[in-house]
Amino acid sequence: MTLSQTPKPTEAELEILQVLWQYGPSTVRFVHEELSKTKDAGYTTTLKIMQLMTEKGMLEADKSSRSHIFKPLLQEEDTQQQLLNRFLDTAFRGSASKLVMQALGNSRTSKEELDEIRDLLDKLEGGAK
Amino acid sequence: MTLSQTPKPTEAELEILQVLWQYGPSTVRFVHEELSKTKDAGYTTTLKIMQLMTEKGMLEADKSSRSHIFKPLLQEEDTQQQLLNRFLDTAFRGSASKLVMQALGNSRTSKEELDEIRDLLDKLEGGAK
DNA sequence: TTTTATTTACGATTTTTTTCGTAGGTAAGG
DNA sequence: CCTTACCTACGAAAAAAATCGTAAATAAAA
Repeated sequence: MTLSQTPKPTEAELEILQVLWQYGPSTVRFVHEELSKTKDAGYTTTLKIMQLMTEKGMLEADKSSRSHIFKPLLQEEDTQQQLLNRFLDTAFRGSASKLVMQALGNSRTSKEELDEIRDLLDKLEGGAK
Repeated sequence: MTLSQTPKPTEAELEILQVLWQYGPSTVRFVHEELSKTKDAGYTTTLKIMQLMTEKGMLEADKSSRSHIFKPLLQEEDTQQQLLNRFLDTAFRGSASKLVMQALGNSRTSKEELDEIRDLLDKLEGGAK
């Protein structure tokens, strides 16, 4: 079986992916503890979703030890790109600059990060000119 | 009844809001025609969702003429900001710069827009320095 | 070894979102 | 007037997502 062309993780699935991307392959227990910090749902709920994700090919389960260890099969950046594209369309009617302006205007972004973005702008304008 | 503190339009609702934001108060018919360009669902489906949105306080219906005219009660930019914040957290773990980089890197953004962003950067760095 | 704790398996339910069919009313065209 | 077209109301159902309870297996603790 191959990967679906546009995997569309749900919100709950995405939360789980975030934990796995951040900490690497983990047990249900660990993921659940992490999630518990910000939301409250039962252990079996987390388990269930992770099992479904495994069926869908989003995760892979190493079952060699009793507590299975799940690792994400989706690349963080690919997935983010997918989500971003969709989000851009549905929320900003495709206007990347509008999104960027709001993202920057709102959040506290460090000088380093801003510089990084400026570099990117230079590259983009250089190439597109 | 007051507005929910964080209105969370669903995907279908957002599509409708986009049309209303873009064209102003409209009939179901018009909205539905617009949506039909990119997706296919029945007329009554659109109607139903717009009615639900009205109940939820997202839209207001002018029923004086036979074809009701719906206008959005949510501000486009406020809503976008809300959505963006949520999206930033769930998809980019809160890193605005990462999001911005991916948004710009990927999409074709015009020179004018890039300049606009650069101006914003100047303002931000100027103030934060 | 017995008890307790932890884990997965499984099934079912609940909740949310989306979709549609049908009925009843109103206008418009002939 | 009669027929056709279009509109909303309403209820229901289908689809998608999230939640949970319980049982069975396994490990750990006592």
